[in-house]
Amino acid sequence: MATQLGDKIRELRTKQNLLLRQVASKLEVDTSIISKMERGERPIKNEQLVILAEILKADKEELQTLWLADQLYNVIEGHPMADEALKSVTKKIKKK
Amino acid sequence: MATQLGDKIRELRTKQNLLLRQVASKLEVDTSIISKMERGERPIKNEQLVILAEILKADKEELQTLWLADQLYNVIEGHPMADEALKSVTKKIKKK
DNA sequence: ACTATATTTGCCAATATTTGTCAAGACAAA
DNA sequence: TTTGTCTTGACAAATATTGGCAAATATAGT
Repeated sequence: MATQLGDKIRELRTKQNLLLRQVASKLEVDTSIISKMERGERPIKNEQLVILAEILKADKEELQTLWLADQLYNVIEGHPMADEALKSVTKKIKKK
Repeated sequence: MATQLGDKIRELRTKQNLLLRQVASKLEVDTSIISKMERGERPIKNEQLVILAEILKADKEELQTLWLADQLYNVIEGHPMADEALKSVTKKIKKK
C-alpha cells in the first residue's frame, strides 16, 4: 500500500541525509510513526504535512497535492465506475 | 451536506409513491436511517445500494457512480489543490 | 562474526468515530 | 385534535484509529 506522498517524503529525507529520529523529534512523534507514514501504513495529518514541508524544504502545495491524490486513489481503487465518477466530480469542481 | 446519491434515491422513491417505512422494511433498518441516507447524513453501504437499486428499479451502476462521486467530492471539497489531484488520479487510472 | 545504529514490526491501551435504536418533535392533511 | 409521515437529537454499544513501546530485523563499519 505505498503512497505517492510517502515515497516523496522518504526520497526527500534520505537525499538530505536525515534520520527518522531527526524528523520524528521535530514532529514530536515516535520514529515508528514516521516510518509508517513513509510506507503508507499511517495517514499523515495536514498539520504534520506543513511541518514536514518545512523540515524537508519542500513545496507545501506539492505535498498537499500528493496527499489529496492518495486519498482519491484510495476511494476509487478497484471500482468499476471510477472513470465516470472522476469525470463527474471534475466537472462539478470546475463550476467554481 | 446533500449528496447526489441521496437526492436521486429520494427522487426515485417519491416518484414511485413509496414511504420511508416501506423502503426501510426491505432494507431492514429504522426509517430514520433511510431519512438520513437520503439527506446525506448517513453513508450508504454498497450492499444496501444494491438492494435500493432493486426496490427503486434503478440502474445499479448509475447509483454506484453517484455513490463514488459523492465520496470523491467529500475528499476534495474545500481543498485548493483539488483540480490538480483529480488530474493526477485520472491519469493514473487511465493506465489500466 | 561482532557492534552500533537505523528502521521496521507487532501489539497494546487510550481515544475517537460510527453504528443502530429510540423517543420526541415538526409538519401537513383531514 | 387526531393521524400519518418524516426529521432530529441523544444515547450506548460496537468499531476504528491513534501513538507509543519494545522486540525484531536490517544495515553499515570494523
